[in-house]
Amino acid sequence: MSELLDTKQKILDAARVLFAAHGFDGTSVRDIANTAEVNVASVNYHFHSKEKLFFSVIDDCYAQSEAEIELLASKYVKLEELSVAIFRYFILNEDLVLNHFKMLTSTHGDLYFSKLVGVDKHSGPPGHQAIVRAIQKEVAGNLSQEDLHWAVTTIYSHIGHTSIINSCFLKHRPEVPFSKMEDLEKFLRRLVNAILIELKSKA
Amino acid sequence: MSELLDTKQKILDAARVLFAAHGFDGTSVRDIANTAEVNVASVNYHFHSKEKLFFSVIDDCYAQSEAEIELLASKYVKLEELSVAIFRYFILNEDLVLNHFKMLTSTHGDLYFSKLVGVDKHSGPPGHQAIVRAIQKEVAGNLSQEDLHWAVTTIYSHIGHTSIINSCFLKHRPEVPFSKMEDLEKFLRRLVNAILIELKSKA
DNA sequence: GTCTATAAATAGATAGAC
DNA sequence: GTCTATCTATTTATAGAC
Repeated sequence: MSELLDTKQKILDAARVLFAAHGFDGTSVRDIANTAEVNVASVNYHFHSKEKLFFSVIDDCYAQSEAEIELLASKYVKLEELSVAIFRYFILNEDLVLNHFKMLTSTHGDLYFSKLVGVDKHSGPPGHQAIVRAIQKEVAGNLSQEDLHWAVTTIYSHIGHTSIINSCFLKHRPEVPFSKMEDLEKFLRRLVNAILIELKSKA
Repeated sequence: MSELLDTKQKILDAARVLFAAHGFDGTSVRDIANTAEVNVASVNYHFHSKEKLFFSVIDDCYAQSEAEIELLASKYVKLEELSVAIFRYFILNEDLVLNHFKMLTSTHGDLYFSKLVGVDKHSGPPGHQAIVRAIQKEVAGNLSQEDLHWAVTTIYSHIGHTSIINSCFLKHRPEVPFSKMEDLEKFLRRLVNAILIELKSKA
């Protein structure tokens, strides 16, 4: 690997961690360069500006997670197991979720987020489509667009929200009741099954 | 009202909006002073530091929302209606939710968040206890601590997450399917009922 | 309590040597 | 492509007059 790619990747790796931990405005280019053990000037040389580096980080996270979650999806047929697998993936790759979420909640983040989630294609964030397919496979009867949308956004919201709460809070507070990973997973499974029962009762 | 309280409150009001929109690091004391139409130096005079102002904003939001949600809770007995009422409150007071959430996802935010949600007292964030009471009232049979915790965290997570997504994204993207408030409320009602059915089936 | 002025530190970005 | 040095702007915080 050339030195060019090496430096670029070191910057991307350091930036992903620091942006996730301290946000865009809370992270300086100097922090990133120091963590990446590269020269300060190389950041702007390779990424032109701090903002473009941030977007590169998001793109990097998105491309990586989309590929990895599609791989996950191919291994699970049951919605319950797929949901837990995606949840575990989010927990193990918390930088990814936190960066996406902090970008969304930052100024004008919704503009960039629109591009990411592919509103026009209705493809949604990473893992979204895999959950859609699993629901359609599991519930034999006719599902309206509304049924499907309700189920997938409810499950996906729960996975995303719980990942964030765990990464930022629960994992530092083991004394909170039902905050262990096994409890969080059990609760997710319970929600998935409650939703499946509701869908099947209508079909 | 004295000039002192007037200035303090003007600063708190401006800071709440700006911190929610741009985050702690993305907001300067000068921005706040300009928006509040007060002198720059008065911010540190009244709040000692930017960080202490931030915590004051959070305390302010918390105290206000806790009182107002308790008032809401006294007006609704049905869990479904209470949940929708809390959701609407969060939508109408988005600064509050966004500030709490950004604080949580900021560096060391979990320390302060612990204080807010009252881990020791297990009281949870604003509206949490009201939902607990509504569930207990609605489901006649014996509910274990686990049943109750699952139901309340699932409902509350959904309300919180949907509020954030709506404030930051959906309300700017009306073309996204099922993103209108009436759809979001319908989906919330459907989740609440699915959870109640699950709880009653076990009781 | 409010103001101006300023201290002291840090930010993003770039010029120019190598 | 990498480095040092630096420019310009902005930040938080405070000192001191009123």
